[in-house]
Amino acid sequence: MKYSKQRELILKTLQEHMIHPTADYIYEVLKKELPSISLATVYRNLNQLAENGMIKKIEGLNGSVHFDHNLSKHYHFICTKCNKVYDVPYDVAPDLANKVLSKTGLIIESYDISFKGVCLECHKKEFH
Amino acid sequence: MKYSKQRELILKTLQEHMIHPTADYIYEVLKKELPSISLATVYRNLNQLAENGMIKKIEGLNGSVHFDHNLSKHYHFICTKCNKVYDVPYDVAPDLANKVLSKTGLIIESYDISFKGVCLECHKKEFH
DNA sequence: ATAAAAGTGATAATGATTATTATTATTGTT
DNA sequence: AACAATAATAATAATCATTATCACTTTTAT
Repeated sequence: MKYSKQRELILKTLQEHMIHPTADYIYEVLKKELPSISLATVYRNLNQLAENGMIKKIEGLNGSVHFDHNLSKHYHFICTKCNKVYDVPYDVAPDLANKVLSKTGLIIESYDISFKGVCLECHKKEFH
Repeated sequence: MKYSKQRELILKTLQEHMIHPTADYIYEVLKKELPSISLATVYRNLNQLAENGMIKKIEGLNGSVHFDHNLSKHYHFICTKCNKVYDVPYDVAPDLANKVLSKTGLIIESYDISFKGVCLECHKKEFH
């Protein structure tokens, strides 16, 4: 994988946004810093970074695809009002791969939990 | 919700296939029984049944959408070779909504766990 | 039997993602 | 520093699953 300024900026943008952005969101942010960047470049690099294990692809609402730069074990909370994705600590459900193995015999390669609800921010907004 | 033969057949087909089929899969199966059925009708009814809480929408690999007629609490295992979806019993991780509430304060409306790996059937095939 | 409401089939439209391609940037080697 | 080679880019066309549209049909209650 050869260096490129675009990829560096894409990764930096992903790291700076806590909400687990989509490709399009990153594109909209980066356009201000590098107006010549192409949406295809954002998609290409995010997929490449994910294939190389440097970031993770996560599923949002309605089949939307979000990205996560945090490689440590954790889960996700998706707000059904604003679609933002937040982290949920791993210890709410530790060691699930082994539990599934012992209960079903299935060998788990990976898994994710996506919790859904209304985030604190959106919850506040409901009362003005 | 008014009765329709199409909807009845769609639900029946979903119930008869353990693999948690996609809209397109159900369409391909039903075409044999009711050749005049339209793919749009399959999509329309599956979404409607899901909105009315009679079935559930679940996320497969690569953003594909599958459906589940089983409303009881359970999780899913998605085979990364054949894309079939299997059930995983609830007791591998019970009471997660409360655990998340007590650890984070977030109120969970729903959640799903999708485990990924190679299913037994595909695992066997690897050795002919 | 009838009229309102909901459903259907066919197909066009949508929208997110991917493929294509001519051009440009990076890298290791002389 | 100049040189291939190789990978990456920008722009845009293509793809594909899903949804919207609409003229027509079926269901349902009266």
